[in-house]
Amino acid sequence: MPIQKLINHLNDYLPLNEEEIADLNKRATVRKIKRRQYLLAAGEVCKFYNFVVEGCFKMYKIDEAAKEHNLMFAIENEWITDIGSFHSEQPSQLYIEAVEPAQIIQIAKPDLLHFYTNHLKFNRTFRVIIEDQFVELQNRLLQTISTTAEERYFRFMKDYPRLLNRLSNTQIASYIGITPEFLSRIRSQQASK
Amino acid sequence: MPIQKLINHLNDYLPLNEEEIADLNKRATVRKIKRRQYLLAAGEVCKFYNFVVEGCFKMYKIDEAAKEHNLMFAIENEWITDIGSFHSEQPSQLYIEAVEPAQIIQIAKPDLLHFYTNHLKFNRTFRVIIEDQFVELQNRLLQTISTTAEERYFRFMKDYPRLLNRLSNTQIASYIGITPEFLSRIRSQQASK
DNA sequence: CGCGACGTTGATTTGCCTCAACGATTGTGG
DNA sequence: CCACAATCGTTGAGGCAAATCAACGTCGCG
Repeated sequence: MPIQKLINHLNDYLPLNEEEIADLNKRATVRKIKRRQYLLAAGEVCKFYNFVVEGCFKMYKIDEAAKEHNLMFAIENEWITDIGSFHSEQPSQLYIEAVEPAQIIQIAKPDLLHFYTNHLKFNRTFRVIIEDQFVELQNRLLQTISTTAEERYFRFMKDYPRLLNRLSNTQIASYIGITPEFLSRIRSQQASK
Repeated sequence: MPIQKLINHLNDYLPLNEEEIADLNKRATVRKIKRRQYLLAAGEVCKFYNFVVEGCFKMYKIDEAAKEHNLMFAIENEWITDIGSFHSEQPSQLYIEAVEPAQIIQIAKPDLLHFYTNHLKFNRTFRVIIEDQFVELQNRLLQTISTTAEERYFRFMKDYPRLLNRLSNTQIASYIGITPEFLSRIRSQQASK
């Protein structure tokens, strides 16, 4: 049962009671997503918090030169949402796209607000979840402004081994902020050692 | 009264009641900080949430080549803390330093946990505060991996005009991820138009 | 007043990008 | 299930944005 994965995930932070679980069952929607299907496209308002039950997603921007810039990936038991657009209700500049066939659970904004207001516990859980994401993002920014492409690639392999075989090199290159060609050069040069 | 600035700040999110205000008075510490004084140095564990009442701070890393990389600035009514070190209680790799003489309010970890546990409202307020910071950071990362130095400088001037006259160009250069020399070139070239 | 940080400018170097071409994979529609 | 198209990874040549190193004038602070 997919929703059980979400309940387990939330229980890891603060155990839910009967009522909260019942409410979650009522207000969370399970969806199947095909490879290359979008959860969000630039220009739309992001209306859901998305919890990945199975599969892999990327969130990215497309710039004026039609280049893709990956902001994050999300796999099983992770959340992926354009929080800025979700809260401001302004059009997003981002895409969220399935890299693999996937299953997700969506919580719409009115429902999430319901949880925040009526079950204060959710504030604490989601505060902790976003704090962790914040720290990760901060480390990544630090890395991006202070290290070379080669080092960022090594760190990516070290920090996210579980992603390596699920993503193309092009997607990884976009995530660490370089071109696929240059990543290829880093790899071939590294292999020759 | 400095603590009133903190109360006003929190009231902007969710109004506090008498008891919460009393608790805050008991558990928040006001400190005066000199220019160039540290709130945190690399190697230490970050033990406080710091709220800026007056003045300006920077948080940065120093790399192996002894170069400074600015992660963020904080001025009046903003928070500055190494959240990663604060929560993990592991040594930080960051410095937090006063750019101007300042006054701050510190909340130690046991006290913050007290608020989170006994006044659930605080979870909601701090969730929102960090969500906003998260969005800002995400936009900055996106910019960093997708635009030129010149554009980042323009955006910095546009987004943070209130910081421009309070920071040296060297500090701004470090924030947008370029050398002071190159920022100087951008500026002189721009002036010649 | 003197020292150290800051901003500027020049010359040179380099990390990474661009464009182009080609073979190898992948996935998809008939 | 195969064939063809589309995407992906690799390599080469050339170019550019930004870094490095060095020198020098200026300013603000102690």
